[in-house]
Amino acid sequence: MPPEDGFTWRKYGQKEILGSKYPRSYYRCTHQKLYECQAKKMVQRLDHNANIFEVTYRGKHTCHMSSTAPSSVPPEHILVDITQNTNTISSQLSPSVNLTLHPASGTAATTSARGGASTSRYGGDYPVVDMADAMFNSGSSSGNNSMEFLFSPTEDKSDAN
DNA sequence: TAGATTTGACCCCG
DNA sequence: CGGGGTCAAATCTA
Repeated sequence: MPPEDGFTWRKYGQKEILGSKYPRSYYRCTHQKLYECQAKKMVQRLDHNANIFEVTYRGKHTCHMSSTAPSSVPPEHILVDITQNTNTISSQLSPSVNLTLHPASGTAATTSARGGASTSRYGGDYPVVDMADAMFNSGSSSGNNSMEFLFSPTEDKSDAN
């Protein structure tokens, strides 16, 4: 079970993903379930590192809304290393995601009645609060960032062709 | 009892 | 058609 991020989430689904040995869990804001706060959270355990949780925040929070100016897109991709006592949060901002931002042009129009409310996949602004601060005890005390072993692609940088 | 969680079925997108 | 994501009904716990 991944650490708390400062908000309440209600698990609404769990499916096994191909390519991963562990199922993915889907969470939604415990509040405004089907009203406005369509903030969602996706937790997937790495297959080669069961001690790390890949937390992906989707949508936008419409409940609390603190500071944090919607200037830049906050880290929605987070890696939580539960190997240590302190949670190592590594903001893995995927460049692809940044470009995948769908323009929430006013009339987002719902594509289907099932999809629910409007709003495309990703919103324009991210009124997210300092989740890192909301974390349990953000590994700030000890600078143990041994996340070097995180994401170790099978690419051997020995020689280059 | 109510809210949350679980598991499966259904639906949508690629 | 398949994978991925969501919802809904049943069940459990507080």
